Amino acid sequence: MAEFLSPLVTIDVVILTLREGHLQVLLMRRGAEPFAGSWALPGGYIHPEEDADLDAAARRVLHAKTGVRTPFMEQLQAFGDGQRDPRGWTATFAYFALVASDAMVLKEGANAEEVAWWQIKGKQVETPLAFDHARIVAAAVSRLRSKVEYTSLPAHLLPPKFTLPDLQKVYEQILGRQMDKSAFRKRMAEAAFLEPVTGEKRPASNRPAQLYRIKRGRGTIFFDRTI
Amino acid sequence: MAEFLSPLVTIDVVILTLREGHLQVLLMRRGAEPFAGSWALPGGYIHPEEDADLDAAARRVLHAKTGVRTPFMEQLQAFGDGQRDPRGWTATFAYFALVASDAMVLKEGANAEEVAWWQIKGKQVETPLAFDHARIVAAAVSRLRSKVEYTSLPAHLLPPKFTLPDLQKVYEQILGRQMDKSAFRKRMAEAAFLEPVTGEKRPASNRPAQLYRIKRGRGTIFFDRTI
DNA sequence: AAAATAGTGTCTCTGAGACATTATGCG
DNA sequence: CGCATAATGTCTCAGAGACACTATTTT
Repeated sequence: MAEFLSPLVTIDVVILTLREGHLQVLLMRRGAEPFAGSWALPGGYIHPEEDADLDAAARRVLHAKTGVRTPFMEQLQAFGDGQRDPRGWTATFAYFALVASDAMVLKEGANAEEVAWWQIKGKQVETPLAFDHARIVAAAVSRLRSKVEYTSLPAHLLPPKFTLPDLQKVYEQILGRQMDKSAFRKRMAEAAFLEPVTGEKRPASNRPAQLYRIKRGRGTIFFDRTI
Repeated sequence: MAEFLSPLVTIDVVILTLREGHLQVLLMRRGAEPFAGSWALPGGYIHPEEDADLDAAARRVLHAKTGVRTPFMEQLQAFGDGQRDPRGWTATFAYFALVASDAMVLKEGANAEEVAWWQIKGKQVETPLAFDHARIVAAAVSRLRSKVEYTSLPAHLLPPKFTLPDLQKVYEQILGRQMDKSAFRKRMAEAAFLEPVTGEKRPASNRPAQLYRIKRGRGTIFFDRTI
């Protein structure tokens, strides 16, 4: 078999959060060519010495940009072709992360010129993105919307402790429709991925809601039925 | 940012079929080091001149090994780390294909020493595989089993024209449980991804079943509920 | 007509969704 | 006590599954 030059490969991470009731994605302004000055997904090269595997490389990128270490992250999809980068045939391992927006207030303020949250409108952001990053963002949003229907994934958009009404609002915001409280709570109860944080309640001028957290060791839960 | 050597990347395809009532995977015996003599997934390098994108590269690999051009294929997952290949940090774009076993009788006979179907037991094959290919096969089988529960995917394991009883048998074989005929047919009808091939019936010594084919332009259909 | 399998109809009972009611905190 | 929201209970109706029945071909 003939030898072929291996294409240049990178890691890119679509970091999504919910801020002010809207889905937002973390973007960085590029300093170097190609696409200098354009907004792009945080990403970089694999560091073979440092990164045990692809997931570790993505975690390193996430931590470098957000300071967050253990949010929800999974491989989204690989994208590779001869057009996405003017330098030639390249490929990227795209990852998909969900973070609680208040978990990273500091980082954002520190470098506001270069890193920013952009609101998702539909499946896009209202600025042209470098490379094929618009397509990658769209794929991530599709994945989120689809998985929200039948998984516990939105819990990762909230801080470690949250109430069931909080969680329901997240589902409603992402799906864009109201849900029945009773049915929602039944579904969460039978999915059994939450545990009450006893003794702690959220202060309010009305009946306070029970706080919950995700049970340790629980990955994303798949519901039997759509939510 | 420092420059890093891009890791070596390859394409590997998990080609699954149903033969003699068992799920089987196409493997090749490696001629070259590393792992010379071991069984491995069909795969290869990206050919930047030839392959428009990753999917095209995977399709080229599939066609080269099976002679089949348009089966079901989708990206499975990327795998990359410093251990899977003794030569160093490498990554592979793993694809996942389903073919009708009778669509490729010729190819198999032509080179029986080097290419063979191996039966899947559990999620494995009963021989050690090169690289981390055992893990990739397991991931493909998991994906198939999970998607079978709520998609039209098993239809791609059958020849272009097939009957509903045929299709039900495929679901039953993969899931390992019997299904109710009436419920199954209702589900297929409402999913609306099949169309009858009028005038053609399968000969038998009893009432012949209606032949169907997958409607053109239909990708994989996701059912509202699990099957 | 018998055999064998394809294909459809019916009945029941679960469980999801809509809605109502009760609970619990604060002022 | 009134208000606001949390949390739970109740009722109804659709639909999934179990099973029975009818249809269509060959021998």
